[in-house]
Amino acid sequence: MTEDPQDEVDRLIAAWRSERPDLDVEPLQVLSRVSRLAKHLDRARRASFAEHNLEPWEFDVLTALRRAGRPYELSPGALLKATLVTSGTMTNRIDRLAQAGLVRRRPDPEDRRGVLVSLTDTGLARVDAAFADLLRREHALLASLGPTDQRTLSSLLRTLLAPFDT
Amino acid sequence: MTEDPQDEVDRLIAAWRSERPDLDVEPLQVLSRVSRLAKHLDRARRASFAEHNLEPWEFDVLTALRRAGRPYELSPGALLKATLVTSGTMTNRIDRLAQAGLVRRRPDPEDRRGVLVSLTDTGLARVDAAFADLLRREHALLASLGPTDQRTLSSLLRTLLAPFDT
DNA sequence: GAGAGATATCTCGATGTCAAGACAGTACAC
DNA sequence: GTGTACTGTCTTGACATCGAGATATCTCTC
Repeated sequence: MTEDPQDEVDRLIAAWRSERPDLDVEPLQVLSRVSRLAKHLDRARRASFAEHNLEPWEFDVLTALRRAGRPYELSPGALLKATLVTSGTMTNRIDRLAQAGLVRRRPDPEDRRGVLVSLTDTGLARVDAAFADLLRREHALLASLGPTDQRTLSSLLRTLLAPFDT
Repeated sequence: MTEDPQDEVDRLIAAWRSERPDLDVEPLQVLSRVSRLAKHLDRARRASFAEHNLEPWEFDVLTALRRAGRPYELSPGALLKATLVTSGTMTNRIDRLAQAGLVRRRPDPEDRRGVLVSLTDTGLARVDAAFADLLRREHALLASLGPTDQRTLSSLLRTLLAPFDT
């Protein structure tokens, strides 16, 4: 029942078992690791982006535009959905990206409430370089897992993610 | 090679494959799901804590103290390590938790630079209730996975986490 | 036991985010 | 077509965080 702790989460769980033996803390085995891993990934990404003079939030917006394909143009509303931030945040982000010369804003000709945001040539070059670099680093992070393990892992994660995708 | 997209991440990857066929985007299968799942978990936790009138950052600090066991007392420095925030942030958090009556500060009798932070009775009751509730909800989130799958998942995550634990 | 460097905590200014609401424009039912 | 509800974007104010630096105390070496 009680295994030797092998990582921080094992120690965390052991502490809870000792303090709250009445509770079933098994869910932490998975969920606490997911959260901690995400935190570490955020830091690693921040370091990677910094080499291209990009903040994580800038990368987020630029990749959403990049993935859209030519002409690399989306409405702020579409960017909201892609990045899961609020509209106030997105207005602010677009302002600063435009000021940095990475995106451009123009009125939507089809809807006078609307705006369209597109990548500039500079923005396109920056996001392409940063993304290639990021993938290289993330590939290295996964090196400890074989292809089969990676497939198993992504499949299990997909199952957990499903109820949220609505 | 190209499977039908089953979730948001599959669609994301399909978009990248179409735009950047020159890149190996396989790492996203795992790492993008980890990040997205963590984001959803954060939201779910926020909702759970709200029922106990706690913010996520409050829960973070209170659980660190709770796990320490009687007398539920740690230094700000120890809390830093447990929560991975900066010292300025921790000072601010302790200030507000003390004002809310959930923790108490006292000078460290052994080190005059130091301070010791401990749970009040109110703080202890609040964190215990919130934690039990959180576990109940997280248990439900994992219901779609059998015990074997959960063990597989946590073991794979532990492998990925290992290089970060230093 | 004096001095140099390390450690513990706090202060302060800048920043990115959110929530709520303002406002202009659109869509739809009647 | 008119009114009502909805949508898309932006504004504002509050807030939690970080990073850099200030201050006090401790530790270790000589």
